[in-house]
Amino acid sequence: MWAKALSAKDFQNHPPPAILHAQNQSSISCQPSSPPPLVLPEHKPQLLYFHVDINSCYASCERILDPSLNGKPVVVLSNNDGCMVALSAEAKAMGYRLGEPWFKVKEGAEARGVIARSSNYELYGDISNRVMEVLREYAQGFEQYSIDEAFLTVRLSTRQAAHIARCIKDDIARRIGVPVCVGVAATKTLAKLSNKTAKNVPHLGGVCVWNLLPSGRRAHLFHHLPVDQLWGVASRTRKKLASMGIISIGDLATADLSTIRKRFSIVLMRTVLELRGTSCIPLEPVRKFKDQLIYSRSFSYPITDREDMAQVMSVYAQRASKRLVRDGQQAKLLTAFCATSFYGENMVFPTSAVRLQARTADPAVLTKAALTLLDRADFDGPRYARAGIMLTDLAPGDSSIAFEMFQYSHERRNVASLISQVEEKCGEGSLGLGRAGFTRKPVWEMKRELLSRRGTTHWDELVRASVR
DNA sequence: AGGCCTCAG
DNA sequence: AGTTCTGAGGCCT
Repeated sequence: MWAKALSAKDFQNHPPPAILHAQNQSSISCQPSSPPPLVLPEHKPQLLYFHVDINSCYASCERILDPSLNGKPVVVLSNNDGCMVALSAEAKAMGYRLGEPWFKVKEGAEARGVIARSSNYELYGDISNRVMEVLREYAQGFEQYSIDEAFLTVRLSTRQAAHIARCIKDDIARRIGVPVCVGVAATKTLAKLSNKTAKNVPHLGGVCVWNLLPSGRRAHLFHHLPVDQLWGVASRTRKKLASMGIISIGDLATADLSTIRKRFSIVLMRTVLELRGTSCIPLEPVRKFKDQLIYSRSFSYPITDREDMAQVMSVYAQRASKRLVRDGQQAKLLTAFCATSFYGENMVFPTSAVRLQARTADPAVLTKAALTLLDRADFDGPRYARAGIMLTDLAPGDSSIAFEMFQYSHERRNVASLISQVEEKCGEGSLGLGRAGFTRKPVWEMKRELLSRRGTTHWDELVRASVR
């Protein structure tokens, strides 16, 4: 679709004269026409959004530790080695798709030289943190949007912005070792679109400043790209829009605002405004506390046995507890659930919600609550494929505070922190309460057969390099 | 307020 | 036979 939307020659022309540039800008943004500026528009400082994202993030991280993967098709698998969640450019070029189940393509892919890795979130998280640290150096406003994406705001002319964007890209490559693309525009939506353009048009060298694209190219993109290429527009909205004759991004940009508001939502209306150059999706402030916490996993083998499920619940509850403690939060409501395969005939999905006596992060209390699922689930027939624990009604809380009105006795004795101290000395999972205190890895634990090492965060998993 | 839908990465 | 996980936000009731 990008190939269709743009050919390389579209970008080989010189930018049009400034006056044409300015005219086109106003036709896109639908702003009232203002008197001609004294400076060329591209030299005038304005608030600009930068969108930076790591190219094929997980695959690029794997390459840091194992440079022999450079130039080869690399795919990274989801938890349980289920789907492909990241593909290197080479793997994409071979026609593999994000989200495809690995078992379907495994055989053929391996025969064609594709290299697969289980997802190593500890590695990706660490690399991500390092990248974000560098990005902050360049930003006035900053928002980490996901593990591999960030928005920056800077007050610059577009000419200066183009220079800074290149510096960012080079700096990240030099200091961290992963490739990034940068999109720059007056709104987040357009910055994201610019980033995508930077990724899909090699000629741009990984950097795209929306307002420095030749105006004809912008119009060309708007006209040829379908709406679901936009941030915030997916298949449902695409279909509904199509029924109204709105197919391309350009169609949406010129659609009637009040109709969009009425038939869709305020969200899509914002998208339309942002396409016209009016920024209305601000940088999100850093969210200190989450509203809910879910710990959910698929099993490597289906569970049919009550005692096995009891073990799963114990382990999951204690992992969820650990996250709560880490985030300095406590929960009031725990919902435990399990489910048979989503793809089977008659899916069953038993749940059990427990309102706790008081907010807590205590592993013993949460484990006991999670085990109530056993009374709700049928263990005569169903083959459970996954289970999880949802903690809601969260609030900040410190389990070491001693003068709460109500406290569980474990909390006074600080079981959670004791466990984490032991684990720090003896390793993750070395100590668990009740059924979570197994000595051998349980058989249902998710599959991660192709895991790389945690080479940047664990001393005993460091990578060796020989320098000649 | 809580369930459902949509979306994102 | 086997197909991710987590979180947010709007809309509706």
